[in-house]
Parts: sequence; C-alpha cells; structure tokens
Amino acid sequence: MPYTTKQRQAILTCLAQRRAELLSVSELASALRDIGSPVGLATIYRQLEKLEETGHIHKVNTEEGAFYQYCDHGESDRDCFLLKCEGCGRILHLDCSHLKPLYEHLEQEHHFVIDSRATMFSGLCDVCAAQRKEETHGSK
Amino acid sequence: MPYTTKQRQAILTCLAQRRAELLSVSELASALRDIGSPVGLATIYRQLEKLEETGHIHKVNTEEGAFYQYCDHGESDRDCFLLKCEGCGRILHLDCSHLKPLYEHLEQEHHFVIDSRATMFSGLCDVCAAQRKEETHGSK
DNA sequence: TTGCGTGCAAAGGTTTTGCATGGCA
DNA sequence: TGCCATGCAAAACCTTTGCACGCAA
Repeated sequence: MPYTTKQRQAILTCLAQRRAELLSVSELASALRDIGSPVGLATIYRQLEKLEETGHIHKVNTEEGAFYQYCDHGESDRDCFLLKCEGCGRILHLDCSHLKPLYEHLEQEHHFVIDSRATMFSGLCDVCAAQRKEETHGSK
Repeated sequence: MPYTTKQRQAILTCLAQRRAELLSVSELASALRDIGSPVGLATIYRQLEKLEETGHIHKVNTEEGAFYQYCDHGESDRDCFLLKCEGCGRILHLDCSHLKPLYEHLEQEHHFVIDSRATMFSGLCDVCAAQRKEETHGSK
C-alpha cells in the first residue's frame, strides 16, 4: 500500500459507507465536506484514479458522466447487478440468481463474456413505472 | 420523420459509411469537413441527440469520452439487445430468446421494467476475450 | 530529510445554450 | 408564412495540469 493520507482514507471510507450507491465526483466532494473532511477536487480525481488502479473502487461511465463505486474485494463472484432508473436517475443494486445462468449462456452460445460490474440495465423502477402509468391514464 | 436537412443527412450518411467504427464528435466533424459538408458543432450535437432518440445511432460512453455508431438494427419492434465490447469498443446486436424471460422475471419479482433499447451489456467479444487470454498466458 | 500528496488556480477539452438568421413544409 | 434547424460565440462543465507547500515514511 502506498502512502495513506487522511484524504485518501476519507475518500475510501466515504465510498465504502455508501457502497450501495454510485457517487459522482461532485457528490463525493460534498459528502466529504459534510463529514468535515473536505478534499480538493484535484486530489479527489487523483486519488480516484489510483484507487481504481489498485482495484479498490470501480469507475462507471454513464450518460450522466462518471460515477465511482466501492469495490467489495470479495472476489465478487456474487452477482452484482446494476439497474439505472431512467425516471428518477437512481442506480439500484440487485442480487438475482437468474443472471448468472444468462451470462453463462451468452458466453457459451454467443461467445460474449459479460462484465457484470460494468453492465448497467436501464429501465424504470417501480415508483417511476407506476407514476408513468398513472400519467398515461390520467391525461390526454 | 421530422425535417430532413442536408446536415442531418450528411451526419447519418457519414456514420453509416463508417459503421464499423465508433466516431467521436470531433472525428465526425472533421469527417464532415473532409467530404465537403461542414456542420457546426452545436448542430452535430443536437442532431446526434435526435438520431439517438429515434434509434438510428448508438451513443457509447467510454473512458475516452462519448462515441457514436450507426445502428443497423433499424426500426424493429423486435427486441434489440446490445453488447458493448470493452476491448475493441464495438457494439454488437443480438437476438436471444433467453433475455425476454429474464426481463419478465425482473419486472414481476423485482418490479423493474427494463428498457431493452437503452440497456447495454458490457463485456468482451470473442476476439477480444481470446486476445486477452493469450496476453495473460504470454507474459509475466 | 525526502519525496509523494495536497490545494489552489489556471488551462484544456467537451458539451450546452442564447440568439439572430436561414430554409423547408 | 410559420417553425424548426443552423451557426456562431459565449457559457457551463468536467477533468487535468503546474507549482509551491505540507506531511507521511
């Protein structure tokens, strides 16, 4: 492990505590400010790059920009399944046993190896789907 | 179909002719200049957004920024499944009967409605997977 | 003490926006 | 004629870089 500075520590801790979410750099910056450990933007970018290289975190590029996620070192054979709601913009995590068989099928039959940590399913969460359905019925 | 302007036409033609590649906005702009149909940057961005909405092209967000690719899949109400190769960056289309049941499961059990046109599976295509495997064996 | 990490501010690049103009239906 | 698309330039953003200083090993 390289240097351990309090900034690096704070960044990693912050991401670890909110491991269920994907954080943008600005969200991370304000989260750090909120817990009383403000870190300069340049430092955040530099540390995130290093943390990604060392496998501590994962970077996800989306339509809305880059997001960072704590990486559970546990050799994550667990199905990590990301759902992005197009309605409210939130990113949900899901453990679902139906995924692995599908991925195996894709690999064996279609010769494509899925990277589940980088795969983001887009759609609507229950709240937004219900809301949209209501709107459709409601007017016009 | 909305207006068909020569700029829109030029952009789509340019992407179609180079459908094997992913083009960045600046690459697209200079390609348009090269064929004698220069288009303003703002217009390119605005048309790309529309072309993406109508399903004519794909937008790919990568580490190196956004890229655009012509979509061969046409209008089709058929289920269009997208695979993005992290190795070569290309987007592959796939018709696979295993996906629909999964999506139904997600909707019924996890209350998440998948938007298959917006969902991009990330991973490695057969070529890149083989290459990577080779590299791993080869050195170190 | 040494060298990497930090913060600030400036630079760089990309994408969006405002507004007057132009062209298709 | 009425709209929408266009082009330009400015603005807004995000990310990187240069440099002097600070702090962990």
